Amino acid sequence: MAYQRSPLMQERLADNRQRIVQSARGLIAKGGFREASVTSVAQVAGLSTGAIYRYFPSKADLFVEVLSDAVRRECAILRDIIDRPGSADERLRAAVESFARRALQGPHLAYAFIAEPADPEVEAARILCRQEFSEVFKTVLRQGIASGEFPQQSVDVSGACIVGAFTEALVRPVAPTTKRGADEQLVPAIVDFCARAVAAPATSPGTQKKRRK
Amino acid sequence: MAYQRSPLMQERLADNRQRIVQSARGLIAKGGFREASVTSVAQVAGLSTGAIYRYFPSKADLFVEVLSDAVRRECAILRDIIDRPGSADERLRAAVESFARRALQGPHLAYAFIAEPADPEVEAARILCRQEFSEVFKTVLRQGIASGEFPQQSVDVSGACIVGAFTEALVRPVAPTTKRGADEQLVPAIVDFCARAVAAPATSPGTQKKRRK
DNA sequence: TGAAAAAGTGAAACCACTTTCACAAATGTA
DNA sequence: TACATTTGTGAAAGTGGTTTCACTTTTTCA
Repeated sequence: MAYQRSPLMQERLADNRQRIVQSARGLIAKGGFREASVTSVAQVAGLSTGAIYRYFPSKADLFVEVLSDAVRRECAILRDIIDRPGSADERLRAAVESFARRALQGPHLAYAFIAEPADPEVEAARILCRQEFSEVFKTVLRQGIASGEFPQQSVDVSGACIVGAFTEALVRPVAPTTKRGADEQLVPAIVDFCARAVAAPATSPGTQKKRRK
Repeated sequence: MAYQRSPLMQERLADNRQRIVQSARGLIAKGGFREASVTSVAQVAGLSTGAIYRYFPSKADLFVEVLSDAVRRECAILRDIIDRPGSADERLRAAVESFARRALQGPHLAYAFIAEPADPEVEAARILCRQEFSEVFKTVLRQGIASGEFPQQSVDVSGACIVGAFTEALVRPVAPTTKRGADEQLVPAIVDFCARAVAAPATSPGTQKKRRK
């Protein structure tokens, strides 16, 4: 009697599941978690509300999957950039730029994934994602510091600051009318900011007391 | 017949209003907007739920007031620091440090005010607050650039990045167990990061192509 | 003091959503 | 085809909050 799903059926189910995740991601990208009600997700995915609960035990679980799915992909891209040859500075710049450019295409999405608060359950997942995420940046930082290219600094803080810096710089323009042209200078400006922040030889030139390590 | 409120009554009403705002702020500080339901606010303020609606037409309006109230105060402090004599670097550092220290005492509050999304109405108010806010940082940046102390850069982007950088660096430790000791190094590390980011003489020393303005 | 107005109350209406469930449709086995 | 089992449906129940409102209490003013 053992019930056996035909390969076709299996595929269709997997397809539905994926379409649900995609729909959720799309809606989040459009208007944050607020926009992504279960009903809307179902509608976009072409299923009934109830069907969602055959694939995910709860809305939170769905969101967690959407989140970790996106982060996994993003991390892979970044890790790839980081692992290429070149100076730490170059690689950091490339990573920041790549991240920023993609975030700029879906600022709501980036915001939701990085900053927008949600159920404790989702929040917990995000903490893990962030760690995984900032770890990538910390890797270059460590390498740069080890090679003497970057000055001594807290990689934890710098990693967080980098993420924060471009999140803020990218996400804020969402609210007012995002001017097309502005983007052109925006990304390089952010990249420069981050590069200076981690790579500057010491603190300020003039009045500041010198730091030593 | 014109009804006239006695001074005593007037004072009591003003007092209630203020207590409502305070209660809301306190609850937000404790657990973000999530925690600050109208019922809770009323309870903490020692009033009935309905009474709140005599002082504020809606929850959103209350939040807007809480927000702008806090930002006004914070901006005043920062503007004060910025206006003191000294190098741009020194003043920027002082401002960032001051902000960071206060934010660290109520990270949830800082987070809610800077990042946590809310009703469109509140969100709109936040945009105004942010502008007012980043304006302060931009002032020092402009001064520093004018005097040649800082390199040429987009003050808009740098301003946003500074706010973002320390928001992220400060807010993230909220979720995991915030270690007491960590704070000691945290603030200087953030200050250094920001100072390097805006004050570094140019981009990186080695491999990077030179920028010209 | 008494009448009119305002302030305060809290239970209930309301709202926007998530989640469930009795049922219908489709799929697999014989 | 008949029957078990799984998948899909959407109306309805449940949830957690905001907002309203008939009412009580307090304040103002004659």
